[in-house]
Amino acid sequence: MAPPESDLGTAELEVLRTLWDEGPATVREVMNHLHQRGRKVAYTTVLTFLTRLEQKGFVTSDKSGLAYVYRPRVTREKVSRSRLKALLEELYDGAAAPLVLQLVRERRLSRRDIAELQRLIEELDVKSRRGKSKPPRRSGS
Amino acid sequence: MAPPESDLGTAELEVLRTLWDEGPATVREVMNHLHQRGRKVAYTTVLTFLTRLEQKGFVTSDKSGLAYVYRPRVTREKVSRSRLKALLEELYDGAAAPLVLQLVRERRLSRRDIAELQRLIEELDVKSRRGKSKPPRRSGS
DNA sequence: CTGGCCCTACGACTCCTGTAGTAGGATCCG
DNA sequence: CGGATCCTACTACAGGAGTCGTAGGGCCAG
Repeated sequence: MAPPESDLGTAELEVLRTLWDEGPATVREVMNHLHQRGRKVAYTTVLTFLTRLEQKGFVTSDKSGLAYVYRPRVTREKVSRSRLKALLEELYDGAAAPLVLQLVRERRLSRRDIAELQRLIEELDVKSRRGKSKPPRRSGS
Repeated sequence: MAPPESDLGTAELEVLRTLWDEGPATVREVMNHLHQRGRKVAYTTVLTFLTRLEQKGFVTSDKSGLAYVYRPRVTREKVSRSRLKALLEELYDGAAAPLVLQLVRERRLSRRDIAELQRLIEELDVKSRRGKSKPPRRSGS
């Protein structure tokens, strides 16, 4: 029920990522995935991370075969959201604009991404123009 | 010279922020600013943070009067950049698109921000269309 | 059966971060 | 001058994160 709380360390996050990227897996499998990604880490370390992740509510485990199989309980987007929010809060009191501009300016986006972004903005623009009932908060100035 | 390395804790960052927001200050002044922002923290704690920040290269101090005056050695944008980059790396292997879209979708931007963004995109679009020599990297798929 | 190999439970250790107390020098007020 | 203040340097300590090692219980191949 109560999804996770607490925080994720970066190493823990790496582990969680292999579950997102590769699907449910056992400790050993996760370890192998990590090794393939160049991340050298001992079996028991992975076990520790998965255990902690479970305590924190980020993954569940179920023992179908010999070993426990772990799977994520949160989506990447969810984690992304909260990290992003924290970052915004930390640096700009929650204002999104500076980050967006920085991202768009400095990280090259593909043509496709730009197009997508344009569509999205178009949409927002229309909404903002229309629904005067709920003016956007947190402007960048 | 060698700008900072290591990392900033969130509490350290809060301290750094007061320097960005309020300008150079002494330990006591920083503490007062923090108190005003609702952040209760002891004088010596602030001192510790500033000392550590200096060791890590994020601020400099100079003793003009009675007390040392601390000032930032890095800009907010710089820190923002590296944090953002870390976040991107952690979650999406460096692809910016997912975050941008998420931000634009979920954090309401002001009309002004949207306009700004549009201008920026327009520009990028032109560049990308023109300079075929260096195609954008890291597309969102 | 029995030696290996895999699995989980615990415990342990180090480093970093957040938080603060204390000691001792420098200053200022009366 | 002498006490109240303020400042910096040290030291300290708890909790979290990152990393493992070891112990002890199954299970499968000889």
